[in-house]
Amino acid sequence: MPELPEVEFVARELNRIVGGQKIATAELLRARLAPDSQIPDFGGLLDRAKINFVHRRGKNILFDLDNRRTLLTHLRMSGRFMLLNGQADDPKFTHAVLHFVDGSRLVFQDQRHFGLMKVIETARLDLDPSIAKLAPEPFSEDFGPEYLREQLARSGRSLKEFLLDQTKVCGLGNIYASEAMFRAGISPKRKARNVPGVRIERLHRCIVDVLAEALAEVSGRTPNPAAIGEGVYGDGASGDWRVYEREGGPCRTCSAPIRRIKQGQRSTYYCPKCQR
DNA sequence: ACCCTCACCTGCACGC
DNA sequence: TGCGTGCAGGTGAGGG
Repeated sequence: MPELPEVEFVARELNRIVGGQKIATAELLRARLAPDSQIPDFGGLLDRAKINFVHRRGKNILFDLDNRRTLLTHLRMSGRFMLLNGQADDPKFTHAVLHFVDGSRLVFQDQRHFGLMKVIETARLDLDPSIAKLAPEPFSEDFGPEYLREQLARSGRSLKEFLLDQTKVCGLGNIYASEAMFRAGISPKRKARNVPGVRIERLHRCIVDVLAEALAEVSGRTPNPAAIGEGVYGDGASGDWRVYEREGGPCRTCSAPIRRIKQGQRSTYYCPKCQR
């Protein structure tokens, strides 16, 4: 489910809550969660390791371990972590569990089975395909207007599909892509390479601002250690979007009805008057 | 190098 | 009530 702001928040929460914890044993309950790993391997790669810290790259959550390995996880659409104590049962759709030496455990739960886990040699982390192909971090110097200009020029796809491509711009998902295009006043149907040069700086700023504001908003919510990420995407109603999921509603700028269209099999929301 | 389609799952809201 | 349809905050494989 989550996009970069939510993933960043979850990674911070995990770092706060399980950073420094030592794994006693790791259980893989659904083999396809970690397709590169045999089930017995999974425990072997993680058992007795201490979690140094938790961070993220793109939408990947990375558990840096003291055995020279990193546990990479991707929540995809419905993955979530929960920290449980001894007595509670594992929830439905639990696919992996890290049992800590203090008796608590971190559960990975995923209703739609899209999530992924992978154990990687930390020294080779940046070479892993899921990391290596990612665009620069949107809050970094490397993601500047000039970078965006070069990438836009090379793409004949619609701007919306371009923004969802994590190898071009990383961190946006279906919500914040629509929100960023609305703020920038650019039609989602416009071809990426046809975004006028004079509007690229604004588009760049809108992407960064949308993500930064969402991160600030998400970070202000009360953390729930029993369901890390709960409240982040548990109560979607808290999202105060300008266009996302507002089909037919009045544009907050010009009152024209917000439209929904399909692009690349996914919904895009936009204002046909404000976005050209 | 790029772009398109399909695939992976479950559950929920909706209309008949 | 039940059944069909479409929808959901993501990506990767495999083809052109």
